[in-house]
Amino acid sequence: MADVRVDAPRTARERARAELTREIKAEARRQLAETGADGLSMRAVAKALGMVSSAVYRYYPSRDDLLTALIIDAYNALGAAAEQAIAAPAGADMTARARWIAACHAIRDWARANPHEYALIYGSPVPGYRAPQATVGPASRVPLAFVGLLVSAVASGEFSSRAPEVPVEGELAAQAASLAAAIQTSDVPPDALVRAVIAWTQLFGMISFELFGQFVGSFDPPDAFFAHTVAQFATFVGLR
Amino acid sequence: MADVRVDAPRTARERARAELTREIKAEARRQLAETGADGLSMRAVAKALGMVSSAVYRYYPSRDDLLTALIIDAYNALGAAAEQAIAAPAGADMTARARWIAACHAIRDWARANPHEYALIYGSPVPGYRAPQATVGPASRVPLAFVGLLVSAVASGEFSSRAPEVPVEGELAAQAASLAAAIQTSDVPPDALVRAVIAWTQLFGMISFELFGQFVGSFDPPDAFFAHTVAQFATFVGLR
DNA sequence: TGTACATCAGTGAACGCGCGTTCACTGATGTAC
DNA sequence: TGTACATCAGTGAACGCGCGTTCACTGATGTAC
Repeated sequence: MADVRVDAPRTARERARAELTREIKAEARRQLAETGADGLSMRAVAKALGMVSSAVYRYYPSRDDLLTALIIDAYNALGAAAEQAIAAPAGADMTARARWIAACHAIRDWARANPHEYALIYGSPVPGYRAPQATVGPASRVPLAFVGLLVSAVASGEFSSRAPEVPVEGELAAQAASLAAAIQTSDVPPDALVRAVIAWTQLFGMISFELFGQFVGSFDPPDAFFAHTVAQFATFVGLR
Repeated sequence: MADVRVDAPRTARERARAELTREIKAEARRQLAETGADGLSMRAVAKALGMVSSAVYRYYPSRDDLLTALIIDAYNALGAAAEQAIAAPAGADMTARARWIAACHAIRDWARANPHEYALIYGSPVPGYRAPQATVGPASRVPLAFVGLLVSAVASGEFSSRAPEVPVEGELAAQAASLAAAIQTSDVPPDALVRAVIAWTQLFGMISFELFGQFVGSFDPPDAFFAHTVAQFATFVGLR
């Protein structure tokens, strides 16, 4: 107890525990991908891993805990995809606008590749499940990545203020100001922040419509529509 | 068989059947509202109505049929809410812009009042359920109501074309043209149709974010944000 | 290095639950003559 | 109007399933002396 605890496991037992914890989660993710959140069961996960069902409870004390782990992973995977697109490959001299657009495509691509994980975090809430605080951080990676991009665009002169077509005032202006304060982005004008949130809701609305089948009969497949819209919103938020 | 069949039930048996069919659906809707789509079970519905569980099968041959009926009702209820807002009360001399905005608010209000029904139609698809053709018509009432409003705005001179910030061309232009043909709206320019679809996806994205809890920490409550955004998009689609 | 005790992973059985759906049946309602 | 037969609503029992979670247990791994 006098020692400083290291993250890396040392004893065989600790190693085995870490490994099985990972394997259980991986198997759960596999089942989630196949059958969706309702198809995920502790018993099925145990069976697939050749364990007896009660053994899983040594690793995840309840189904909700396992679900929480999957939700956090999904938010992190999506957040990482967005961040990576925004960071851009080293040496690639991309404009802020191009990186915004790339991030939107990266998010869509991830969602299409992992539809059940996407549904888990952006679809209807799992009945009876209450998201714990631990999901809040990972959930905000995507919006924060976009905000970070805006901040850097302001710094590099790639951002231009737009005359608001509908003024941001009253309660909304107050919320925008306090949001700006909360995420410490005094450089980005409040009404650009509002525009960014609009773009954010549009992006996920569009992706959900695609994945959940609402485009049938209109822009289907929505590739061209998606590309167009994402470019349109890059302009809308103020990226030339 | 020589008679023309009337819709109204005549014999006592037919009357009773129609009534019970309604009651089963109503009870199912009640359970849906309380516990969501997964909480809905044939046995529970039967129990609540004082019947034995197998009796329900005389009215809905499977759980999926019952779900389908609820989905169709939900689309119709939402569609009716939108249409009513767009029609505007008789004598109220509302502009097309005002009616667009009113429809958006009506849709949001319905969604907030019926969150589980909203989730049923706009949330993640129910696992294992495949929506039959019969849902397509009701599902298109909302988008068609918006299109109808645009058509009438063009006719009354309340619509103004906007210079496209990002040009609509190639595959997207082709899809827009064939969509315009399919819904017979040659008066509305294709790129306005694209804008309308953008507004449509944004609207539902925003509502889903509100209901599914994604606004926590930003614009929460999102009333001011919603009102602002809806006005912004009325302008965006070309309604002065 | 060797022994005694404590920790913990995995077992197997069980509890108690609810579900969708089928089926042979009874009794009431409707129809044809 | 009255009788004979056909239709159909509702019953009750059953099939077969999977689920989350608990618990007393065994045997292996780790730790302190």
